[in-house]
Amino acid sequence: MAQKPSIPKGTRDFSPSEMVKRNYIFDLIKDVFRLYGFQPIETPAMENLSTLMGKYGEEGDKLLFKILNSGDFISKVSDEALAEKNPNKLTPQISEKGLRYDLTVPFARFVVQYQNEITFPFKRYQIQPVWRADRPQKGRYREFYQCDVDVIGSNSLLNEVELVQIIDDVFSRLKINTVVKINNRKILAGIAEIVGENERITDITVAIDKLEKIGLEKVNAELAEKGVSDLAIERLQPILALEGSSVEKAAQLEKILEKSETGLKGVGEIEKLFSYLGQLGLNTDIELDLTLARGLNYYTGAIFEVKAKDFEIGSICGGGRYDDLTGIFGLPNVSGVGVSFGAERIYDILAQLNLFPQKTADTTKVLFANFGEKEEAYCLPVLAELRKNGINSEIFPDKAKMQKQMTYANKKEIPFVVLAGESEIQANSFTLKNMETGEQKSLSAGELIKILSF
RNA sequence: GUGGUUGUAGUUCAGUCGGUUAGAACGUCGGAUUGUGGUUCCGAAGGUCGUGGGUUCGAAUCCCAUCAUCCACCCCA
Repeated sequence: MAQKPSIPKGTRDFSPSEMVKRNYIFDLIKDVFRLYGFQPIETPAMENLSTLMGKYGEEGDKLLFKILNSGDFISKVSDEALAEKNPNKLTPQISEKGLRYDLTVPFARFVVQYQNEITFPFKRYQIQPVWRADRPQKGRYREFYQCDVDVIGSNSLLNEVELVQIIDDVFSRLKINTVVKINNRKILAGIAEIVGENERITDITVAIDKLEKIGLEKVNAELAEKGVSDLAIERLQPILALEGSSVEKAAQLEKILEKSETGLKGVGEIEKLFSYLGQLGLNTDIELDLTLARGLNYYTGAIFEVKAKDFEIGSICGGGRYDDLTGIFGLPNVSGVGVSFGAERIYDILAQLNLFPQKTADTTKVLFANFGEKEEAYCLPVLAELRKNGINSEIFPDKAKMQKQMTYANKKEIPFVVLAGESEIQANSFTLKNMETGEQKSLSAGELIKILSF
């Protein structure tokens, strides 16, 4: 036998039955996005490396898939660069394109590029695959889809409110119990300021992000290891120990952060957001979580993360406000906010919890059995008529044994089979068989179409 | 990038102490049944035991390397 074919690490094929389920998720999410006035865009799978590099931190740059230049790319490389074997120097000479790492940065590029054609605020959604050269593991792939919604060109907190409503709407429809965790980068910045470690905001947030997972002691150890002073760690303790409802936490923070202008601004934003959301009667729980940091370093305001309550899989949706993402591309002072739904993890949850709907409109409703040439000709006009009426139908393409044709219908879960052979042609009729009950009826072409239209 | 796990038929897995011709179930195909399926019965096809090297009279089995895989960490959806 020839060598067994395979696909690259961390990628997957999707079978017809998987696609039906995936489309259920995508369609549902799109429906909600449109409901709030968002419009679709698409961008290319590959971007110029200059667009991508440096936007996701050092770690992110390493995880970018880079595309080799075409043609005789190696002869153009200088001998020193080759001899040095330094990837940072060599890579720019042999690769100038990369696969997109997320949808937000390409979106920022899009906005800057078409700024004169776009009407702001610009509300767009985008559902496309992204690629990361990460080691795959559970719930983690090298190619996966993101479903992004962003609104750019508006500072209003109303956008944050709407995004939480969208999250609530999507997961209510999917029947997944979730909790939306909300924090604000300005609060985190304020904390770093109060504690006296302004410079170390990233180290501090990354460390406290792990609080729930590794515990207070290890977080403190990691902070010390990163070079945060003992005094700062000590000052941090009361903040990490904050308890109570989201509103109560915010009130306490107001006091703690009273000397930090940024921090107070963040608290103010949080209070307003929670007050609006409180009036909306959401199905989803929302809570202020000070340990929520989120890795991507372009966030500047609110940050969101959604976790499933009944399933351990990490976050299934996340996002936040970024005040200056387009600045790097030459369009400063444009604020945006958005969230991204992780379709693959949502799929895993729905599959495990058996929450996919049983019936879908995607599959074939009726199969015409094939008895031979004369019978084919007899069936074709009716088949065409059924399709005109929007009924998914097909005819078995070969004159095969009944058993094979029936098995085909079973495997594809086709609920009806039409039998039309010699005797039906004589009687100018069709036999409709219900594959679930086994019941058979003799019908005229008109009756057949009428019955199947339901 | 770091640590570990597992690689045997299309799939899930057996395979004893290293022993001669590597098994099962499911799936596939054919037949019982030339116009009636899901159940049943019979039969068949399907293998470089991940790959390369080593030890041995003899390796799916032991050793080394390599590739792949899954899991955890870093990070993240």
